[in-house]
Amino acid sequence: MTDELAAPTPAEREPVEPELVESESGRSESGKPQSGKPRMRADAKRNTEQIRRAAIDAFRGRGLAVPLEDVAKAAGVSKATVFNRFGGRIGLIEAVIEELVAAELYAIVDHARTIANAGERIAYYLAAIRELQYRQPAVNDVLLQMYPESQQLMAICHVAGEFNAELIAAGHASGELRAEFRTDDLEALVHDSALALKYGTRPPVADYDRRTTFLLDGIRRPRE
Amino acid sequence: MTDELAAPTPAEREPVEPELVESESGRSESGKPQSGKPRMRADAKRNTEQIRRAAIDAFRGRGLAVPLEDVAKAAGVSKATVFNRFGGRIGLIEAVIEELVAAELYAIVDHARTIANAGERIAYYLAAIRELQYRQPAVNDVLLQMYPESQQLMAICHVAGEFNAELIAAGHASGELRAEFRTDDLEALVHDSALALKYGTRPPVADYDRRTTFLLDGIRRPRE
DNA sequence: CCACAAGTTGACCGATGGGGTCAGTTTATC
DNA sequence: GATAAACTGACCCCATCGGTCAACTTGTGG
Repeated sequence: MTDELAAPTPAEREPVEPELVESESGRSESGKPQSGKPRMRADAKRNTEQIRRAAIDAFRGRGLAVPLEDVAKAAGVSKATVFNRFGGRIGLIEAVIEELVAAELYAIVDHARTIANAGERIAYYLAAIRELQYRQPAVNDVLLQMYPESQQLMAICHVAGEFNAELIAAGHASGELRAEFRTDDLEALVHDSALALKYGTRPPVADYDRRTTFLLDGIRRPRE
Repeated sequence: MTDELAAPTPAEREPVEPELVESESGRSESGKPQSGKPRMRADAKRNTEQIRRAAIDAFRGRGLAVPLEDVAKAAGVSKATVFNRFGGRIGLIEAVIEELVAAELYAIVDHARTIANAGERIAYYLAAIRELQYRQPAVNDVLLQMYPESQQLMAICHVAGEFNAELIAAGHASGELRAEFRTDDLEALVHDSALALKYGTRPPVADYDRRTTFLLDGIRRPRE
């Protein structure tokens, strides 16, 4: 599977999308023999994985806009090799975004869905998503759709967006969420956090968490 | 007075600060004759005012980062003339920031101070400052201290910062503000708004105002 | 071991957006 | 009319980073 997910070789670079689609189809169809000879040299395979790991580390600490030169250096290869193996930044993002962002984000969504009480579900989700945003700059790049050419990035946003709507509906149905607080308000709230973290100074964690509390209290339905 | 506040002429450009200081001192000391011959040609004087007005318009719609080329074009002069008359962006900001930002911001502060009830004062101030931020991109550049070399800009921030502390103290003394909400929380709140407006998409005004309400409700002391 | 294609790379190019400069020209003033 | 103030079109520079390519290196199969 790693072979198919690796960036196309230089010869295949132009039809990047068709190649990936083709690989996906091939993987989806059972019965395809995996015993064929490897399509990538050992050094290329090794480099690809090193670049992938270096990208995950770099993106994790500094977000998706890290200079590719830095990723290459951390992987011990030249920048041109990053282009050769992954086609560029988008290809690199596509290769790591599942492990880097989607896994954790979807885990939060999945866990939230197990919480029966709507008010608690919203409180859990908002706190968890904000904590993830605080800790993971790449998450903010995703939520802000900084690289819309990345299909996987956009798919993650789509999932998060749908869950926002789900949360709001449940909160209103249960009466625990103030009536005027809408899906786009929740989206703006998360989006503004992303912008503040991306372009501002990250505050001490205690301050940040305290402010999550204020936000939550501002969207609860007042008790009569 | 406009003459003294105009940018130095090319010959005086290097000692920009001393010249301004000197002009300030001269103005402060009474008795200096104002009947002397003008120190600027009529065209220079006219251009300086045109640039000033063009800058106010441009900064008002798009913030302090507007390309100087755009300001020059709107003023009907060359970019070099902007440099000649104002020394550059900082000089231009210094020439307009009082009228552009300080006047309105200080009016909000002054009016807030007339409100006796602390809770209402905070509500008024937060709504008014957020409304100003929404309407005036330049205000966000000021609050974000985008140009720290501008003394007047930094002075405005200082005033706003002191008023934040005043507000918080009054809110706590009256018991209408939740105890954990601190000065730096208020500053972060305003700051985050500035970042969201500067780097994000400006939402419809109704949505924005609604969100001001949520913020306010999140910082009020809960009623027992 | 050799041939050869895959794979890598150091050096370089180009884009971007706008700040800033200057020699030549124009204009206001005395 | 002389002259200094003022203006300007053309150009330079910057800093960063995405992207390319001819030359070189390396892995693989026969």
